[in-house]
Amino acid sequence: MDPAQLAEVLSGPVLEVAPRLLGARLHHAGVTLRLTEVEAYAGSDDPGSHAYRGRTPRTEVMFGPPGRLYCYFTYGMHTCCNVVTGTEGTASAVLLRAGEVVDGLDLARARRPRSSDRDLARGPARLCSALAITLGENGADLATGEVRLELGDPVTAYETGPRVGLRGAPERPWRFWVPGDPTVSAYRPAAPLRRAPR
DNA sequence: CCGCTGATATTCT
DNA sequence: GAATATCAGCGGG
Repeated sequence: MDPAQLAEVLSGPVLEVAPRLLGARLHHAGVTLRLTEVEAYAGSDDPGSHAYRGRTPRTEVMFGPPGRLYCYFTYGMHTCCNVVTGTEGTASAVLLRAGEVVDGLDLARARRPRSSDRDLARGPARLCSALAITLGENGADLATGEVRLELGDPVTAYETGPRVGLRGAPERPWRFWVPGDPTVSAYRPAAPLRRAPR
């Protein structure tokens, strides 16, 4: 995808960019993913964001220009990754929570030998594991670097619900996913399920 | 399918 | 020192 066009889309408001990433292709180290679930983080206005308390060595990349990868290490053993969005200085980003492996299936299976195909990239840390994304990829340029992002046509429909695993701001429905897709992570229920009307 | 629990080290207070 | 944008393995239904 044209680097200028990618930067143009990613520089928009994070709540518009996040659903735009659904259906996009993420490519690294021989595996390609179709993204099915993401979460928006809005920087300094957002208690749930790593950048809420300002600039630190870890969050430096979030404050930089859009179109780069923000990777972080958590729970003592897992790496997760985000797409940095918005204008430089805003520290907004979109966490990549899940996807479907559409190419490089054998490689992804080798990296996650105990997972079913459905679970290969179902969850933010699993996603990085399947794609072999580590802290070494922090700051990578998604238009021209080894980790590449290619936007597709916007999905025709998506659903939203509360973000997963947060203490600070669980009330914001900033998680976006492709309705009915089996690769969407189900660690915590999405929106409270409404009983079908009788 | 569901819920519970231990593992583990970086990050910031 | 405490908390953590998680996951795999286990046991029960």
